[in-house]
Amino acid sequence: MNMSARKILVTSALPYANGAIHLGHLVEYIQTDIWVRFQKMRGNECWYVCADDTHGTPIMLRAEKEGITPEALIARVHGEHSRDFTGFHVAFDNYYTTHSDETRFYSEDIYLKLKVAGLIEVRSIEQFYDPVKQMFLPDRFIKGECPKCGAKDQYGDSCEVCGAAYAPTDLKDPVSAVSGARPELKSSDHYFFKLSDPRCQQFLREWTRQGSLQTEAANKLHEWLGNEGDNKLTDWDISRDAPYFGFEIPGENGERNTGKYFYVWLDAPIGYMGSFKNLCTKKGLDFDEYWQPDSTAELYHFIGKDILYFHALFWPAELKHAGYRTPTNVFAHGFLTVDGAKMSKSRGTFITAESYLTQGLNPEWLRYYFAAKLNGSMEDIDLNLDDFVARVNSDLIGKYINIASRCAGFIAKRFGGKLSGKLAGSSGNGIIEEMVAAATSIAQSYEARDFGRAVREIMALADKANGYIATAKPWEIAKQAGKDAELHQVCTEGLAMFRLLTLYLKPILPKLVQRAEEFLNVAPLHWGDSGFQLPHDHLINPYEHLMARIEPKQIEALVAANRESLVAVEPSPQRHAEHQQNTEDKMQETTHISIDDFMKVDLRIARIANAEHVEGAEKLLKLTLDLGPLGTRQVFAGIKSAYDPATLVGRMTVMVANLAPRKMRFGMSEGMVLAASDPDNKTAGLFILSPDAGATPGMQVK
RNA sequence: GGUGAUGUAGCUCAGUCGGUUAGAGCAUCGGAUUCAUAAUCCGGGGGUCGGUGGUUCAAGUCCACCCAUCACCA
Repeated sequence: MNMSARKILVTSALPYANGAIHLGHLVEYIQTDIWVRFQKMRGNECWYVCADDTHGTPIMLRAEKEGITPEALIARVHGEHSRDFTGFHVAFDNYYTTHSDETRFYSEDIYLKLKVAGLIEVRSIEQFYDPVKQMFLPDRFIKGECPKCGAKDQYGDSCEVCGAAYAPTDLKDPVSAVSGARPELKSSDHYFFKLSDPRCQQFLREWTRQGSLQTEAANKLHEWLGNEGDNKLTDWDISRDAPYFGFEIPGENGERNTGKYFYVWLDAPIGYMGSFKNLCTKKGLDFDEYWQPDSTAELYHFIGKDILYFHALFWPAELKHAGYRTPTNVFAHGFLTVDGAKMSKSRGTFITAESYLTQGLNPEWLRYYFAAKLNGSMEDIDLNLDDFVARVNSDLIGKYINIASRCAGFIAKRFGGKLSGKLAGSSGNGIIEEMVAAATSIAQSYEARDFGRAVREIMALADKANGYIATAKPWEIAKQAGKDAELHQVCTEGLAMFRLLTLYLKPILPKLVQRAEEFLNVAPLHWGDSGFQLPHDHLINPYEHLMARIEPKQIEALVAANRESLVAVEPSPQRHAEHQQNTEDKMQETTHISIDDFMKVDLRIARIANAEHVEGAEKLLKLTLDLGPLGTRQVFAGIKSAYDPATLVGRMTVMVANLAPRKMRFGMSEGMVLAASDPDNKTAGLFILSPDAGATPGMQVK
């Protein structure tokens, strides 16, 4: 560790202990891990901590449903999460839990300091209460009819049909999702963190200006903070009533049994401190050096853009007023889409980390692909499955590994595994020098989290290496007598290039690089090694193929596996057998239906009497369907993207006539028009059906 | 609805301060090569830079409006 080494503490957001790690999560952990590995290669003192986020009502209810204690649930999930992260080579220095003494200590500490600072206020609020379950209900656990569009069975915070946001008390006919009982309004004292306090506002304005926040994040914060003089922030409710799985809030004189608990989002970020404190104990590090207000260490939080609010407003404001240092920066990334769309369980693109690994896919393929796509902004990144196969195979196997593969044979066969004695001056047409010089700009890209740029630069260098070998034609030199030295030189230069590319790829591909280091017979590479060359007459090890290509079939199998897992939703080990039994039965039922079932569907020929655009609707057309003797129906059909209404008028088609009418945002829809489409979106478009000539409106289809 | 972002070749993406004929990789086509686990090299084709209007000597880049996609709205 040199004198100028930076001290850096890095975190990734804490995954909730109520679900499996999926590819969307992995964007963040892989991004952070690459950055941390880069910092460590540079010789900086960098610590990477994380933990499971273990508190809250969903954990409590999930455990109850499984018939186990919350502690047992979070212990099991901690094991699953750790396994998945290890499988993807995400190398935390500590992976802890928020349900720990350390996190409890700092939660109470911060809370009490905020209280002393006059930033905690107690207020009575009215909330829905489940009289059967005897607990207050979070918004998500209340269902009812949307107050705006009337859609049934909507959550208490927003409507999935019309997108309206509202309070649970606005719902019509609210029902507790826990017990099914009708919830009652009941008041209770809650504790608020006074974010609206002028001190918080002022501090946050300064904090957002001083750092080098991503521009999108700065825009967002400005949106939330408003202009100077605006007071747009509102206080934050940080308490929940018993029963709750979490830390109890200490009373006036530190007494217990207050019946009030810290809201899970209060202790989650504090879990960063708890995890680091735990690491300090294990490693003998000085916690204060990293967390005191005058700390010269750097603190970075990698997060998804969805939780920017918590990390860029609540968290710095809490830390500041509790007497701790604030984050140096918050790095937000976008969401992952698969083949251009949200991850979908029915399409099989909601891919869990576990399934990826158990299907035998190489985690470094994904690390490389994510790295190639990440650029340090908040933009979403897309995992295009065809592109994934092409890109990884072409870049890693075709370009990078091929360099080692095509040079190693000659070195082994002709020179007993020994490299050439000279590798100085302008080697490889100056390409080696160019590669050495590139260390600076590649490092800048890594530092800025613009891994995509780093990858482009590294692969451009790999192209040059292959071009050099193609020009030098070692296979021709090999056939000429007395040219051994030249052959030796070319292949040695090729491997020297391979070594530099290996070094630059190391943060992204730790496992592959470890094997490459063994092949090259060198000590683990550090960034500074880019300035040195392989020793003269260096002996390398026999080449073994470093990475297999992705077979498109593997991707198909992965998607198929995740599509099937839809039915078996996260079974608990205890009831796994029973669960599978049920799902198989269900599958049988859904595979075949009886003729009676089919006859329940009343399909009719309809003439499209009128078709028009719907003001404000993105996908819908409003159709008036003529069913002859059965009268006319108004139907909203999601075919706007494929059909111009003018071309539909007068057409005959097929509709479901006995579908329960549904109130939509734009009016009642009294049926459904049938259309063919490709569920995988491989072919564009929608195709409505047409009967052969002779069919008349109202005829039954069977 | 409000706010913010995104839209560049078939696919995935670069494009700096407004400045030559808009680039790369992959895919495709033609040629070369056979050291390399079909891996490489050279070359060609492929673009209304989402649309319209504006500012400018000059616009992918700046401005306005529109369209599409995504996110956030505690």
